[in-house]
Amino acid sequence: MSTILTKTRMDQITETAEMLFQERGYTATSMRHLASELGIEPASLYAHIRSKEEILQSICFRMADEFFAELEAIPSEELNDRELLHAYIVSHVKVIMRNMNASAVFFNDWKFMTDPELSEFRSLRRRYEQMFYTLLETGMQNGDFKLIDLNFTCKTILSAMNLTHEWYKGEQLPDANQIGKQLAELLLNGIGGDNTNHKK
Amino acid sequence: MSTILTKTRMDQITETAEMLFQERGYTATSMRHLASELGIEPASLYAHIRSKEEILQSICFRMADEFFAELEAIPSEELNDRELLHAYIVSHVKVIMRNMNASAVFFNDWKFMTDPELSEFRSLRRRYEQMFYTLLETGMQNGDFKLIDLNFTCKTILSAMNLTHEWYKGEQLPDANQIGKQLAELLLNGIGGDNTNHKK
DNA sequence: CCTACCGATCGGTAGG
DNA sequence: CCTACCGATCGGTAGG
Repeated sequence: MSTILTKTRMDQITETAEMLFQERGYTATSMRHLASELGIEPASLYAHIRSKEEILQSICFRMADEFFAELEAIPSEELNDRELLHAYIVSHVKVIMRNMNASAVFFNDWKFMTDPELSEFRSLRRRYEQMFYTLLETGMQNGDFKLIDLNFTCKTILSAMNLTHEWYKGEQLPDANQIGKQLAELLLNGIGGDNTNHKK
Repeated sequence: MSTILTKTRMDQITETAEMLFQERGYTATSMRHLASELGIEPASLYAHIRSKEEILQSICFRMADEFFAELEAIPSEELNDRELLHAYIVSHVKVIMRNMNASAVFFNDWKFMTDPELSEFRSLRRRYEQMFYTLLETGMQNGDFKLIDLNFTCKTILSAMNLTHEWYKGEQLPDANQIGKQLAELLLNGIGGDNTNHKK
């Protein structure tokens, strides 16, 4: 009898695929390689999945779900814009850090999906990034953030967050909360010490 | 008679490969696809190159050369650490922006090289990133930068820079100098306006 | 979950 | 730069 703590074969397939995909990329990972890692014959995989792409889809959309869920769990009413951006960043990094392998697939291999899933994925991502965009816009309007290029700022924040999964490859799992906090602090206040700009 | 302005077939192969690799990735791009884009037969490619991987190598190592050359052209003696970091960032972004396609290959597909080139590449990259690391270390010691986690700060700066090539895909070529300056400004001083942290 | 096998495509070579 | 072709590997199916 299986409990919720028992990993189904399906879970094992997804988990192993996440590991192989992040290592060699989706296209360079063969079903034979995946099967051999699981100790079964390649054809046996198709008793559990319909296609290679279906694995990719399930990884990408599960990650998308987690990103949204984490943002939506933030008590936005209680926070000002600076605190809110801080919380956004911490939440986002938390999702990445507890899904190191899947994150790499999510960011690098989503483009190998085909329509209609590809279009749906793009639309989800746009919607998610829009939430950062909107927060920054509001914050700039009421003076919580500097009035700088909105689009540029949003892209910088997302880029800084979205490569964190590459920082700790092979190292022991870092404290996601701490990384999120450091990142938020750096992006909000910068790394410059004084502004005196003294020459050498 | 060919002048330095004439593109050799070799140049065309590399340039077309850069375009296809950035679009679909190295492993998902076939030699047949590359040949057809050039209007020749797949086998004809091998009159100019030895292997598919050789194309990848030439792209990655040319990019590495450009990154080093641009950093080394900075008049370091005349600048304080904040100005120097500013110059590092502008130079780095400049190289990415004038090599949009090759940059994508450089950052995403380098891992498909094999030894000995793979090891050599890793070592070059480590050496390059070390220059940022050293600059930050010096700057923290003499008070130009805040005393924050060195490794973390360095990774954040590199991440923010290294995804810029994805920001303007398909759009008209942006002003590299301006992007570099904006990025340096944001990383040095942050996006926070005041620090009063007033509640809503 | 296995054996047996499919057509398609891969990077690359021989020989001109 | 072409024609002709190689062995290897690909994702996936049939049938049990």
